[in-house]
Amino acid sequence: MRGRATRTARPELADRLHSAAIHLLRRARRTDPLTGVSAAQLSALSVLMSGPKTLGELAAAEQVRAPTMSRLVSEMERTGAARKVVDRHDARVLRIHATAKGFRALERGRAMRITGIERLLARRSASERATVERAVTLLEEMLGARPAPHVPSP
Amino acid sequence: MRGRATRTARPELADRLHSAAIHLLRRARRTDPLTGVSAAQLSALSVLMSGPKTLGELAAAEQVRAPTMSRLVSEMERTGAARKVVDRHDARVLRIHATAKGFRALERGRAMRITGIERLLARRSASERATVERAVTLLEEMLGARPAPHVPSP
DNA sequence: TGCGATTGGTTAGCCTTGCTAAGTAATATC
DNA sequence: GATATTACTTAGCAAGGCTAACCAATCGCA
Repeated sequence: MRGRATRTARPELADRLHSAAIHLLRRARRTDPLTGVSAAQLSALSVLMSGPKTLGELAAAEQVRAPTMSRLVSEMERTGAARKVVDRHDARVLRIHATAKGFRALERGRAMRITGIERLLARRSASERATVERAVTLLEEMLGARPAPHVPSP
Repeated sequence: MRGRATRTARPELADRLHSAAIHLLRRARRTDPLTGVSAAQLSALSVLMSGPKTLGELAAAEQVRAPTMSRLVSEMERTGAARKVVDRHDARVLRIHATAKGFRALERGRAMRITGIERLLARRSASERATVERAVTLLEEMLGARPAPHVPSP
């Protein structure tokens, strides 16, 4: 046991980074329930921001299996957050579109999450924010800086 | 729609920080299934690292209701990861102890998560790691730097 | 041309982990 | 000693994961 740190130069940094990420997200998602849309749906909607996706693409983007996404999308269609459109050239393919209503919910949820983090950042000095920004840039590089779901489950 | 950024000085920083945290944790938890213990259990075990807790304390620490924790602990007892001990002075109170087996599972899971992050960090220069460290320190301050569950669900 | 293989989604059914409501047992209070 | 409070458990529900099995459309090629 014991969080000892003997193997590498600064082993505790990874640990602290991990913890900080956890706490940041815990804080951020406190506002999610206010959107009236579930976290999983918000995350799917964020993927649809960049345009319609097939069900399979959406499942892959969300790192979820097809049946899971199928159910999620059906529910979103039921509540009016998304639309299914059958592909003209291949009738097996479904294109999922977010509706205006879906986008509004997403934007609301995202804005609330981001606003909360902004408020935290706003209390720091400009140079401290610059430090955070440099670190974020490094993390983006380290993690492969993909388009990035904006309001996801994790 | 559109990720426009007009309201405050650097609105996008909050957004990028949020995304980076999400991706970091997604990456980190890929190894969790290898522990043989669920993420929720790992998280509860991490709270027990600092000593036995009553069921209520554990539920509060995990931001979960008592029934949820009750069920989780019963399952952990069944699999030998934890023990329930009735308080000597108040027979209503249960003290939950992690077992050696539980600690080992936790340590394994935590080590895998942290090792993955360490590997990412190891590819950066010392000065880049220093930047990340400064940012993490700031985040810890911003977020209230509590003891911090080590291998939690988020 | 037509039939088997592949691909994209759905259905069915299970599991885990949240929740609330309601119950039980122990303790505290008046 | 009756009543209230506290700590936990049980029961039952929902969301969101999963796999296995299925259907329907399309592809490929003999």
